[in-house]
Amino acid sequence: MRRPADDVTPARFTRLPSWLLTQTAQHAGRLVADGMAAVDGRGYHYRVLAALDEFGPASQAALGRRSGVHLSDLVAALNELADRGFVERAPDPADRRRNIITITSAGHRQLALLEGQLTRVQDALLAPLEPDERAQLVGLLTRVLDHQVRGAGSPQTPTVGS
Amino acid sequence: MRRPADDVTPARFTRLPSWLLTQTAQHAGRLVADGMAAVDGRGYHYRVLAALDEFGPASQAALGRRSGVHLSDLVAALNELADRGFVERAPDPADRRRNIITITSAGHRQLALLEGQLTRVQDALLAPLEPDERAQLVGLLTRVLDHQVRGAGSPQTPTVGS
DNA sequence: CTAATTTCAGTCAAACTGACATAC
DNA sequence: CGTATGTCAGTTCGACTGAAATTA
Repeated sequence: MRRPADDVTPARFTRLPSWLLTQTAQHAGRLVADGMAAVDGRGYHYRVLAALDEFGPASQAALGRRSGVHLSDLVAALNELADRGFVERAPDPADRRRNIITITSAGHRQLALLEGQLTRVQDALLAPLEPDERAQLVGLLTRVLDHQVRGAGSPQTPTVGS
Repeated sequence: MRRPADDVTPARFTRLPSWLLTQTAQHAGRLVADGMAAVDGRGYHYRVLAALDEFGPASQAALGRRSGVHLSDLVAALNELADRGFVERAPDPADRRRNIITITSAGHRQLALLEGQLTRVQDALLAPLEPDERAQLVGLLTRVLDHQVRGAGSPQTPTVGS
């Protein structure tokens, strides 16, 4: 009793850009998570360490904005990174509300490891595409994302009550 | 005290295909969820109803395989859909373990609504792209996804013939 | 007073795991 | 017996919300 192959995917899905996007992103996410885990890391470790490396020491608030990691989650992420000696938390003498986060040299080494894993993952992910096609994909995604970010900012906060 | 713009995104991220993918997918997911919610629906409602419409009545197991919805979640999804009169659950006389799920006419109407919302969402999502570029994006994503699914699929493609 | 920073507790959606009873 | 089915409880992961305490 097998009518269709039964593990087929309805054609309606596979033509929906939103579906293709979320599916490929899911695979990508798994690959990234696996790659990071292989060097005892997580995706947001890379984001935090890279932001520190690129912009220098920062308060948690600034770091959250730059790395795209939510402040609430950043607290936990920094705990993990500090436990492993990859970052250091020091109070800001100029503003006692703030912690100043600094990447250590061990953190730089770990960042290099994570970055290496990431390039490997990109290659596995885009294996079926030629170099120029990969550039095309990046270009298209960039334009879509830019448009979303600009357009969908927070134009009006509807104000409901409060 | 603001050194860089502080809401900048490190260039390292924006050039990573995996990052671009997950970011755009996140926006896409939000748009889809909002569009579905506007007609009192959810993303998986569409997936289930579409699979039923495309392949006809099915057991929950088959439906889960076809719609990509996990069996555990499918139970809850079908409860919601049945509560709203969009599907009907009837015991299979030939195999008493099974329920046969059928889409109702109200379900067809809801499916049309969801589909309409979905096309609108695709358009909002891909607004910055020309028609041929949208086709390009779909083509590239399809190839990436196909490769992932074939290659990284569960090593066993079940056999489970019957 | 308002505003920013850090922290914690909790929500939410989606994908997934494990166990179980029933029926094949 | 082993396997498929439907169900339920619970976990994980990411992004997010809300509130509290501290300090500007």
